[in-house]
Amino acid sequence: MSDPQPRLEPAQLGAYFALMEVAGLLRHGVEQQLRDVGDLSYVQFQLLARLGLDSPTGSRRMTDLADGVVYSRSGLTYQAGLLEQAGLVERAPSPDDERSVMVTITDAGRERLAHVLPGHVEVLREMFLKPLSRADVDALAALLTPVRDHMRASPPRSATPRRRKGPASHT
Amino acid sequence: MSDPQPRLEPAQLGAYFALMEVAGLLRHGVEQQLRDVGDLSYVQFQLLARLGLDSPTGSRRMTDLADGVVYSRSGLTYQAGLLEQAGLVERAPSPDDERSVMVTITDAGRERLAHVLPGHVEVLREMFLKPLSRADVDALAALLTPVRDHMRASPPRSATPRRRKGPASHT
DNA sequence: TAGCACTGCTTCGGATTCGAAGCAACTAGC
DNA sequence: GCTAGTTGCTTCGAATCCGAAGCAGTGCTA
Repeated sequence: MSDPQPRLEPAQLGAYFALMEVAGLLRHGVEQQLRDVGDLSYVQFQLLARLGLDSPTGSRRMTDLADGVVYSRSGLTYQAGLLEQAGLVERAPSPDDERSVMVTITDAGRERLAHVLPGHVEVLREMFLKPLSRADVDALAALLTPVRDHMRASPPRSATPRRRKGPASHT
Repeated sequence: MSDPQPRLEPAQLGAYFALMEVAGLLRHGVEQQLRDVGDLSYVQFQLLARLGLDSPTGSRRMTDLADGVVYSRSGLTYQAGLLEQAGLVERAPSPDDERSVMVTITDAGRERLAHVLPGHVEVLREMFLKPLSRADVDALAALLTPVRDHMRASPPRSATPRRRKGPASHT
């Protein structure tokens, strides 16, 4: 109707494809290194990193973690369970909200994190940062950060609008 | 030994995290749209797009597809099987190399692709391109393309160095 | 206080993913 | 032509992931 031209500029497509491919390959490479050195999946590493590096107390609510990492809530429960089994984090109900669960990184978790971090950074440098100058990296961060913020704002992915109790309108 | 400082600049970390999060969220959003409108997964869409838009003949070898898309070979076999079941692609042994399999998009595949493409572009615009000016997009593409090329070159992800027949050196 | 909607997390079933192993075809050396 | 090594794809089992449904705690209203 109003958009008879769904076509994209070549540069737009190029940016899109390059972005997705770079992220995919990078994730793949990082995942392999993490698996080899620290027996961690990429998600597990991200969770540990968020707890150990990003949070002053080393604790976070599950939902906040799910927002930071991209994955679904159930996936987060699964991975947090694995991390807890491995003794790298602990889970305890929040004192404020009894239903919230606070995840806290343990000493063993911090050790594991410190153990894999150098290699992680190494892979990052080798795969991702090598072809970029310092100015390039700055520019990249400056370009992507607003996009991330925009995405975070519009669809509240972790707050999936719960289906109403009332009968659906069809089917 | 030679790298006592595995630390990264904040901008480097920022670029890394922003990249991964943007890619993850974008993929998530796109996936949802594709599922709703065209009953396609993101991988399936990528495969169709590569066949229908990127290849003049509409055909590709499996390995070439695996390289373009990031996934593993076995995953590709699985998805190609699904696409074939749905009648969107056809598989046939290559006349040149009997072991190669040429995947060809069917008319139904092209239709499906055309059906989901406008919405796909719409999501792209809304989530990804909206906060970026035309110059930004150009810059982004210019920054990411060399990185992609670099990644493609260094670790031949699809050509996993096959384990030698000879007994391994340890364990 | 009772009732009701909402939020936070987990459980469950099914789909997707990967790596390793296996099979078939090609290539090189003899 | 024959044997060994390599490459292309598939099969297999296990791990991971997601969405829907379920359970429990919280807050609001009367």
